[in-house]
Amino acid sequence: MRSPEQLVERFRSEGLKITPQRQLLFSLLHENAEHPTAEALYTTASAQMPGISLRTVYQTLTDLTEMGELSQVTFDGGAVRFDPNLADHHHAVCNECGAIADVSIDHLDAVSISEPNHFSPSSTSVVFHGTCARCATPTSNLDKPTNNQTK
Amino acid sequence: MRSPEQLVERFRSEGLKITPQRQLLFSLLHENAEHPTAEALYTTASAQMPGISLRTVYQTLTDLTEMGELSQVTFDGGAVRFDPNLADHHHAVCNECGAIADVSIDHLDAVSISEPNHFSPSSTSVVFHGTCARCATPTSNLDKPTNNQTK
DNA sequence: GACCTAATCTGCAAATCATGCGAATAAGCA
DNA sequence: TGCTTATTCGCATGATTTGCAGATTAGGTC
Repeated sequence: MRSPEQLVERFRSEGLKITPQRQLLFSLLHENAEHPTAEALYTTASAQMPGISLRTVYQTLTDLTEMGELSQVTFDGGAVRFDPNLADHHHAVCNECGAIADVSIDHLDAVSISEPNHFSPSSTSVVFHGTCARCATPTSNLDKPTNNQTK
Repeated sequence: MRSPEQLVERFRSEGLKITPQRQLLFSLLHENAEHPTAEALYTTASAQMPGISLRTVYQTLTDLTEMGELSQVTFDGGAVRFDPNLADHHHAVCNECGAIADVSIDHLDAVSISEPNHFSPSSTSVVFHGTCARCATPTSNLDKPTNNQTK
């Protein structure tokens, strides 16, 4: 998604108001690569702005999604996660710690549906499951993140 | 998953009981390519066995999943769907009617994560979004299935 | 700076999906 | 037939998300 400043511009130009709640969420989301859930953002936001409502977090996330500034992703049936990365990309989910990383893929255009089933794909999404660099390195177990996996 | 007969064998050999509820669900799931939700199976099962409990449907689906006879898939944050297809395959989701088709993929081994991020993938899943053959054919609109999309 | 109005925020109720638990029931065996 | 234990069932509960209505506030106007 765009920078907080640009989002302020966009909201203003669309007649939407700039509230402290929105500004906080803009900054929490900007360049956030953690794919947070609404709940997680609410927790972080509450630390900086006690009293902010979970409802407002959901509302703002929905608004940004409808504006195309965020995308929603879910893995394995857990809670919806929000992704401010608008570039064409895919995801790698660590089975150990649940971390989700954005990845770019080479040769995706090579894959094709093998059966003659006449399905016309407009988009393709790829999810890798495996072990992230951090969890694969025994020596760094000390500062390994806790398991954030949902379900 | 295996045939109902084979599942009966397996359950018996593991000391599990063969109940009418289980047998019904075995047959409803066998070679079922619709990726039904627990709710959908419950509706179908109820027609043939009034009084069956939704709880039992969930329980049996969970059991079969733990035995490796079913896999669970979710798309776009909807309810969990159950897939009796144990072969290596991927999915194509129709944006129009919500239908989910199993697809085989060629050249999947060609795709690779482009960044040097040291993620070690153990499995890769691909989901195509697009238009299914049925929805792409205007002449067959009359018998087009209704939109089953969850969310 | 005061005022106005619509947008926004908040808290709570409610919908959806899924699981835990205890009592009632029934499968499988002696 | 009777026993043992797995299973079923129904309800309560939990997790996530949305709807609603009243209170609040941003942002423009005078």
